[in-house]
Amino acid sequence: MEDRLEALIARLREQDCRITPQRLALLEMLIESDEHPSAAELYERLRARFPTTSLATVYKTLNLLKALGEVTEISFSDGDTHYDAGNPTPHIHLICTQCHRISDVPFITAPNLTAELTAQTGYHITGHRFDFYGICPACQGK
Amino acid sequence: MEDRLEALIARLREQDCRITPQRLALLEMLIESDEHPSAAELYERLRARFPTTSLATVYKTLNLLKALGEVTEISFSDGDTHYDAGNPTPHIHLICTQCHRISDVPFITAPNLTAELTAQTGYHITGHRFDFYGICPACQGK
DNA sequence: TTATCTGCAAAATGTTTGCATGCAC
DNA sequence: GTGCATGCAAACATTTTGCAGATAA
Repeated sequence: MEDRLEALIARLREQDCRITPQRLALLEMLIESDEHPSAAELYERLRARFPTTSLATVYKTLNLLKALGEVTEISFSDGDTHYDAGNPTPHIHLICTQCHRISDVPFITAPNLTAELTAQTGYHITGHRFDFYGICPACQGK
Repeated sequence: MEDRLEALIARLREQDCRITPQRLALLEMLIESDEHPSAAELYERLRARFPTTSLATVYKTLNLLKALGEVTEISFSDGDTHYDAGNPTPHIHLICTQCHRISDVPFITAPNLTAELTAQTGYHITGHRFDFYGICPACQGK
């Protein structure tokens, strides 16, 4: 976790990007939160520490990280774009269609679909995304 | 294919929804096209037959179908929302990150991840979505 | 005939851009 | 000191809403 932060900082420096307090806070929030926050949520939290910060700054940093491949967008059927802190271990998203919570689940069966797909379609496959939709335990009671 | 159209029409009627010429055309376009069009693309094509139609009508119909669970949104990292005509056979999306084409691939290995996930997380799983990203054969030469 | 759908225009929402000032390096 | 980042406001793009007239049932 600490390592991930260090790695991100190094990655930014290597691109001649500056580590401002706002960016550092955003990086920490992205890494620590396992809830895949949206830009608006990140902005809300960031504003607790930097009352004058703006949504534009959040978007600019997110776009920067996206361009570096360090963050992934999860555009999610019901509204805003959420961000996945580039959790480097492969995982599945489990999305509650009621409370909109997104959880990560480590891969249970590592499918070697990739090789099969390449053989079958000729695509050069660079990434993938597995999402499951359902009702989380907490929402099932309601 | 014909059956699917019949089924959709029946479904709409059952909800006291009217089958207008515009809707019928939209349904046909959704079912026939395997390219997962966006609202704007659907509007463009619809306008060829109904020059005075509006984007609002397209959105209203898509939202109706979405609410009925007959159409799925694929919000796709680079721009608009695309629509999947609720192709009833399970399939994988293969998305070219260069030309943005989305292809359907039938499930090769039907993973029974669902049961495993339910056992492990307590979620009541209702759906899923597998997307692979890569470069399609046509774009690899460029 | 009646409730729904259409299509226009306006509004709401989410994201991006331009630019002057401020700050990391 | 230099150049990138911030933060404001304005611009943009996409989607939604309201409503009067049209139309499927």
